[in-house]
Amino acid sequence: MAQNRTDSPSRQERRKARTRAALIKAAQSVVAAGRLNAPILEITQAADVGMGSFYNHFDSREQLFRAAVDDALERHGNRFDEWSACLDDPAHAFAQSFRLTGRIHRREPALSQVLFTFGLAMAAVDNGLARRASRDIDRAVLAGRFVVPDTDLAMVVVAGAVLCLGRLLHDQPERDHATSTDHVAQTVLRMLGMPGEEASEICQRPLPSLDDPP
Amino acid sequence: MAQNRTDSPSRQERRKARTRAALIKAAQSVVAAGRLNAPILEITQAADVGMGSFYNHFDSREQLFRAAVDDALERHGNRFDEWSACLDDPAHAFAQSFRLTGRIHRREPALSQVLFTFGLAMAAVDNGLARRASRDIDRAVLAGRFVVPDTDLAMVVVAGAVLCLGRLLHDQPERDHATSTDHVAQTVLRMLGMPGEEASEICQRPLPSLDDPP
DNA sequence: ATTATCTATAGATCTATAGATAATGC
DNA sequence: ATTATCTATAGATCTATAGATAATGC
Repeated sequence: MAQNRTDSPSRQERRKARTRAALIKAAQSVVAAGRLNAPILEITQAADVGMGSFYNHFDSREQLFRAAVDDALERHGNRFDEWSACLDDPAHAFAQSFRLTGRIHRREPALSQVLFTFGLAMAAVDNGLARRASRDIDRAVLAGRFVVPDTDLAMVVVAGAVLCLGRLLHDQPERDHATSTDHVAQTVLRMLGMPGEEASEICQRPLPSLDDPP
Repeated sequence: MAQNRTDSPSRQERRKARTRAALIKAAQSVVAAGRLNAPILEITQAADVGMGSFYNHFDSREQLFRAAVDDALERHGNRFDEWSACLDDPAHAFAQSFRLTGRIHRREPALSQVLFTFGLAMAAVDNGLARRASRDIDRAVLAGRFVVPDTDLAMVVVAGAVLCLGRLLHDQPERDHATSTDHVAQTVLRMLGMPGEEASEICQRPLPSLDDPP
């Protein structure tokens, strides 16, 4: 009857969290495979979890998928933040995250697939990736690096470019993804009010390796 | 046994075409309503067509949906073409179509919904709308109005902007859609290499009314 | 004693087709 | 005679839950 007196989660809570995480991870694979109609049983089997457990955590497949996509975006937004933590210039941080996102389309096709399966949900500013991009833009405006009259409208083009670039790289596997991404990044920076030469230079700076833990 | 000797479709062919068109129209409503899992029976009932007829025309719901989306995009691409038929400047034609697309998100929510339900499929250049946009860009480059090193990469940003703008207008119904659309259009024109002042001017020109048949 | 998980399944739902009917062609 | 459509349904599939089992808390 008495509650756990410590703040740390109990063994039972940890077990519950593990089941939930397994479901989310399995759902990410399923979404990445484009199997949006996969039976719940298939997902729970992939998660190595009993069918009944699903309903302990989610009411519907749709709800699970949303949680799975949010988790993926949050996780990767976080990764970008760590990579740019040491950068003073918010414009540089923005450009670096944009360029890394383009490279991830090739490097991690599963995440890429999740992105554009639920693509336009991402265009809303209430997900981990778009929220961080908005934040970087606002910071760069404050620092006098960008000139943007309306952040939401700028995000329209930024998010659109991220999504459609992913689509293009997917459709044209022979295309050089680094060059293409940097080209689009440069275009986007100019659109955000940065002079062309500076945009070009900032998109040629070395990037952290995707292999290194940030 | 003998084939119909005239080129005009026979009564039978016309009947078949009517059934197909009814299915496509019903599918567009269903897609617009976001009911991507709607049972086939529901679609055939909306089309006022027997369940069995569905299989005379399509193998699966997915196939019907694709045909429905293609039809919607082709139909509207065509509408834009007629509107800009009398314009000499391809840059003006491009800008006008872009601005009208933004207005259509408000004016015809069903089409808008179709667009971003199948949004990223649209980013591929093999649909009626994107194909026309590419064509206009190429023409404007030839006419010396745009400066675009890579049409496909430019289309990445254009298509992304169209989609995500639709999303934004949907999420923020209080936002003025004409002003927002024209602002994004201007940004896109600058990105396509047009000087800022000219881009601004071209986005202030009067538009044909959506009510007039083009 | 309580909570989370598991297994097994009733009942709902849907797809795809068989066979009947109606329209067209000649 | 041929082709398209319709109605009705067998069989496949899936969801959501009931009831049993296992793990944790005290």
